[in-house]
Amino acid sequence: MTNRGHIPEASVARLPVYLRSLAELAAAGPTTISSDVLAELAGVNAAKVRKDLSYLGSHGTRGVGYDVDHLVFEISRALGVANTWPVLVCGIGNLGRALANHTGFTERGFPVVAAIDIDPAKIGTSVDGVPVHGPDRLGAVVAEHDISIGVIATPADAAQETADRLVEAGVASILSFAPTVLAVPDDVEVRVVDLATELQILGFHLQRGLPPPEAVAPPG
Amino acid sequence: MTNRGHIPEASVARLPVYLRSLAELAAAGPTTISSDVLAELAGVNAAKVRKDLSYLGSHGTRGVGYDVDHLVFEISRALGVANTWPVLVCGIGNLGRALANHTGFTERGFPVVAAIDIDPAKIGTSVDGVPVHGPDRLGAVVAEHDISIGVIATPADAAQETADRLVEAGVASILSFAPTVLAVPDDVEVRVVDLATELQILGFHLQRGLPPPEAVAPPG
DNA sequence: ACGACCTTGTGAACATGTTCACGAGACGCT
DNA sequence: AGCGTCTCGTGAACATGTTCACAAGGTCGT
Repeated sequence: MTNRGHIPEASVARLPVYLRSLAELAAAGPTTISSDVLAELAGVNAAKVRKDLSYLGSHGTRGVGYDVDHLVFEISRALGVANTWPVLVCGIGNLGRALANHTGFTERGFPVVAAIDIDPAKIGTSVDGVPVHGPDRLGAVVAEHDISIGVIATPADAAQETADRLVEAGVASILSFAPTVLAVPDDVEVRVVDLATELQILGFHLQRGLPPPEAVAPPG
Repeated sequence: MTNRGHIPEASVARLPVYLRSLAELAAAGPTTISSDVLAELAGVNAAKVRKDLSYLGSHGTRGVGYDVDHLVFEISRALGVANTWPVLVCGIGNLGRALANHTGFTERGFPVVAAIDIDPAKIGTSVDGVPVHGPDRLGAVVAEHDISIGVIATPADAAQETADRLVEAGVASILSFAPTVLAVPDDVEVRVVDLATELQILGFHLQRGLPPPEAVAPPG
């Protein structure tokens, strides 16, 4: 057994993919799965699957493979899927609305329980069942729902201010779609998803002759 | 000078961030910038900035820093920003609409010139000025606009089929928001942005005590 | 012209991540 | 039981990415 309790970032980023693959597989019925097959489903190679799973301390059985149910259990536990993390979406533009509406989040334990916007016309209304509050209520909403994940879907120029408010309210994790670098304290984790940057990376590889390296975003 | 012509993936992923930082800076006026300052703006450390820029063969001047205009020029050229890459959005749900509407893409050389949807009620209409076509016209639209980047914003179960059609039409790069692994030929680059996975990674770090490692998605 | 002071560019150390290759254990058939 | 076959788990080799630390080369004031 290796260094228990520590899972490399790169592996953590793949665990959700394995979990999803196993969930899809469950319908098909097999009770056991080999690293080869799981690798195929997850779009990685078998060695990586085995290494990643070994970090969980999870035991497959040699000559057979991994028990699907047990594996789902182990990965779920590692990821803390049992927990439910309520999410606050800041900025109800097109993207914010898309996020509020997205049912997949709730299914995976990340219900969007409230939203924030500065537009007086939106404050007090509901978007797909998600109540929209004014920025002044951010702290109260976070406290009320015990929110630890904030999503920033505001324009870039409002992103830092929004992040500041989230941090002040005690939010520990931020997922930002704003094309800006956010300054936050060290104990707050920020993940940035910048669509224009993604396109520019594609553009870079297009411009050169292909082929690009094997690349699937986003690593950790 | 190092191995010309090859830029590490990790660096490529940061170049757009530098470019954006420099663009914001341009308004403020300084004609020169040090790796320290740029590092601050881009949210990375100075050594990384210098290494990254050294791959461009770009020459700053010691004791002074980099000429802002020249740097913008060099990075732009490396990224191929001069080119315009028309984008086709597949799936006009909430997310697709948000993408079609997003003005930032056009500004950065990635105009959304057309969209595809299966809903007969949408086909033939325009969404924020972007014409919506039926799936049968995908090939024709790609040819007509000489599209090499396709964005998949369909439900997960339609993603693979959409990808197949894009590939068949000759699209070389795909940005997918569908939570699925896509099978494509080796010469097609796929980048996957999976929002639920991003949240699960945040959830993982929340579940353990913080702090998380310095993490900004998405690496290459 | 000189010296004090900057900041780049880069080799080298280090850290992280990926792949290989194979021993160890488990199953099933004869 | 013994043998062949399968697949995990993992050390070790390799690849990629990050950080350090410092010499080289430039600017500026005097």
